[in-house]
Amino acid sequence: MPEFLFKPLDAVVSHDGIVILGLTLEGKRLAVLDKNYLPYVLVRNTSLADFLELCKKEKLNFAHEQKEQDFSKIFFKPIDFLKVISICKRSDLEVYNLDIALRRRYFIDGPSKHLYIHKVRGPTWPQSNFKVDFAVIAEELVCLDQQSQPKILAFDIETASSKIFPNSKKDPIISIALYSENLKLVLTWKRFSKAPEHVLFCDSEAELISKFQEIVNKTNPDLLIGYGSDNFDFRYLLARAKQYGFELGLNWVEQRKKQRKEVDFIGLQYADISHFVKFILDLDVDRYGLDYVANALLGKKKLANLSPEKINEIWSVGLENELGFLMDYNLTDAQLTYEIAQKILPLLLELCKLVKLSIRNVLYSTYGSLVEWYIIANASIPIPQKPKSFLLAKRANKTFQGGFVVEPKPGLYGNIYYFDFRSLYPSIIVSHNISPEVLNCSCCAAKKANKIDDNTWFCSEKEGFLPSLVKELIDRRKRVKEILSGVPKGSPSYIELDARQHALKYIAAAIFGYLGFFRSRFYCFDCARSITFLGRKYIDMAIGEAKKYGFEILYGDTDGFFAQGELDPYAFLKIINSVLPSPMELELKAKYSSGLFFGKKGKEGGAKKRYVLLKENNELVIRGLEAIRSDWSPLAKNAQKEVLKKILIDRNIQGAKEYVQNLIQKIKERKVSLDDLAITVRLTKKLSSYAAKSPHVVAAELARAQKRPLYVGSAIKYIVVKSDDKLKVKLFEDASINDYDINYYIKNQLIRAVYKIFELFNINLDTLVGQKTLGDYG
DNA sequence: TATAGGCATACGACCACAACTGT
DNA sequence: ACAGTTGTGGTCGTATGCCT
Repeated sequence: MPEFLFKPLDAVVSHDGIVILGLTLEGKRLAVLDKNYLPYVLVRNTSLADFLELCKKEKLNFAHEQKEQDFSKIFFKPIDFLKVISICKRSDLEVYNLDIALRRRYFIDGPSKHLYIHKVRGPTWPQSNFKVDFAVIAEELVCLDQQSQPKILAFDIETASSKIFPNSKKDPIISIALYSENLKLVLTWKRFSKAPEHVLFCDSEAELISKFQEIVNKTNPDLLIGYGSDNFDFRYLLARAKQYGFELGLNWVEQRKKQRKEVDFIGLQYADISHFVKFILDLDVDRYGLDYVANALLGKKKLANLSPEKINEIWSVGLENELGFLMDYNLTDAQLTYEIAQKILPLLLELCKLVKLSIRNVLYSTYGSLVEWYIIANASIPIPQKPKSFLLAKRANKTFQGGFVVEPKPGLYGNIYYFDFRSLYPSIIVSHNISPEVLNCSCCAAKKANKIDDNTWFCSEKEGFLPSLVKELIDRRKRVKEILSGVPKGSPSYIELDARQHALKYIAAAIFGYLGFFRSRFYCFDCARSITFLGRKYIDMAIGEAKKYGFEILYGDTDGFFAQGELDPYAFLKIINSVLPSPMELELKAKYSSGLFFGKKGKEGGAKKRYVLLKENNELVIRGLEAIRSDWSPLAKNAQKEVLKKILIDRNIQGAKEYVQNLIQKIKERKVSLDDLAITVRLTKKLSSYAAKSPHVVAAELARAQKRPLYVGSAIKYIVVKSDDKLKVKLFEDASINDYDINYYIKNQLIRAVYKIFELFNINLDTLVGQKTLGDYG
């Protein structure tokens, strides 16, 4: 009887049961039929009769039934489960554990786990539906306690372009680069001499596309990736293949029933890694292009910045050294994609294990869905259905009060302590037992020991599922960090453990937001409201105690505050921590030698969420100011940083003033670079749904007129140009140094970024620009 | 196919009103 | 004298990206 060691990649529903699609350790494709797995739903006993009636009417047979307290657990064959989902979704019956795709669910309550090696034994399965090397019917299926590192294949394409941007109806694919640990290859179809050794020539574009398909199918990677490939590379590949009358044969089945909008294959695991980079990683980049992200994550750059026009020129002119360069350029992009994937892989794998989703699924997740799947995979509670539209409408307009922010008094301060609560909201969830199913419990109605207000309390007898999950996240993270402290930095196990503690932290921190998220399965308005209420209570208490102790409070926001005073911070912490409920804890996070807080523009009072601190090692910490906002010109941002440095570190106010003076002169003489003047703003919705035509929308319209690709999330880069009245813009690519509006860049960028700083020292910048009052900059 | 709310800031949209223009 | 346009100054709403 055949026996295989394999890693599962995917699961699909067949008539006879769930089929796991996976790869043997030798990289051969394997289909495993699991006849034993039966998915179930939980039906509340009050709904049971109606549910069974519905099943009867639809001729649905369930396999068996188990009683579980208030619920009945009813098992179905996988092939029938799809029908169960569709009929239940239309009814208002209380059915739980229902709308969870079997493809995902099998890896949560089934016998298989992603990333782990499995052993299967059983007779050969004579079937013809799957394009696999082996197929077995599982008699014995075990998940071994052994992981394997996924093999990743990255790809990238280059195209010609007749206009400013390639058109998949006309412009051919020039080349396709493939990059993995064992494969570095560029396919192209125009022969030239002295080609780099990794170039493989094809006879035509059609052959190029088939060759790509052939290599992917022969290589059998655990994961095929691209960067931005959903929006471009794959869309283009599919369109070009269609032009030649064939479809890319990457599925492990003959034909997919319905072609979804996103690129998704059966068997082959494919993902565009740019989603994960955007939504999960907290990167400090102005734009999410490959070059920006590679620079931030790897400290590496693309080989060059070739415009579509330039690529087109190289391809049509066809000089051998230029074509060779183009091939290298293509390969570098695939390589960067591969290396970014390797860089994020440790975190990715840890998240996969925590939420029990495939790598592909995690790569397309947001924080909301990670939390959702973490709860589904780890809490043994009935899983509610996704909220229906009437519920969404009801939730959408409801908001609750958030964190508390202390208004600062503008000025320069020295010797500053920063105290904050460690994981404030998660620790509140645990210490106050915040969980939907124990909200306003009948058992505590009389005593209301854990009371938020007259109508809101949480059970003080029985622990809720949420606190238990969060407690486990906090405890596990604590243990991981303890082990981590004894592991050499940079070693493989350090990287793995560090990724694990980050994954645990991210999930714990996102749980609060998910409770108040209107599309959440576990939405609980009173839970979210109670958490922020308690948060305000505790920060208020901590600030009060700090004042009583003798500190002066400079500023505070949500879970921490800045305090000034020649006092022992640790003695203070001891006092306050002795009265906080476990696991809540106030910590001394940092000490700063000085700090600046600013006034509001055109209004009385201090500006919240905007300040600058100087660490004891002379490093500047800037929060909220223009210098760290991506929608300001580098000119203004750099000037602001420079002025802050001169004032806080060099203590040279006069020097700062002269610096601004010189810069004004340079702007007037057009001796600044165009890059420094570019303003970058993102589109947050479709161009047509904007009510106001702000400058970046006008710029985006210019880009659209040139047929440049625009998406929700695209960063628009523009320059403000001379105009008599209204603000006028040009796309960065179309502007030259003589276009820019000198007045705008002096008054609306440079001066606006720095005058608040000088104002703190009673310095008027009027003389520098020859204006009468500062009011002119308002 | 948004984890939450709080906040500063910029600039367009809009409105009231004065001044101006052409018939 | 009158209707319609243009300019001005203020308020309000829209939009972005930051903070915790």
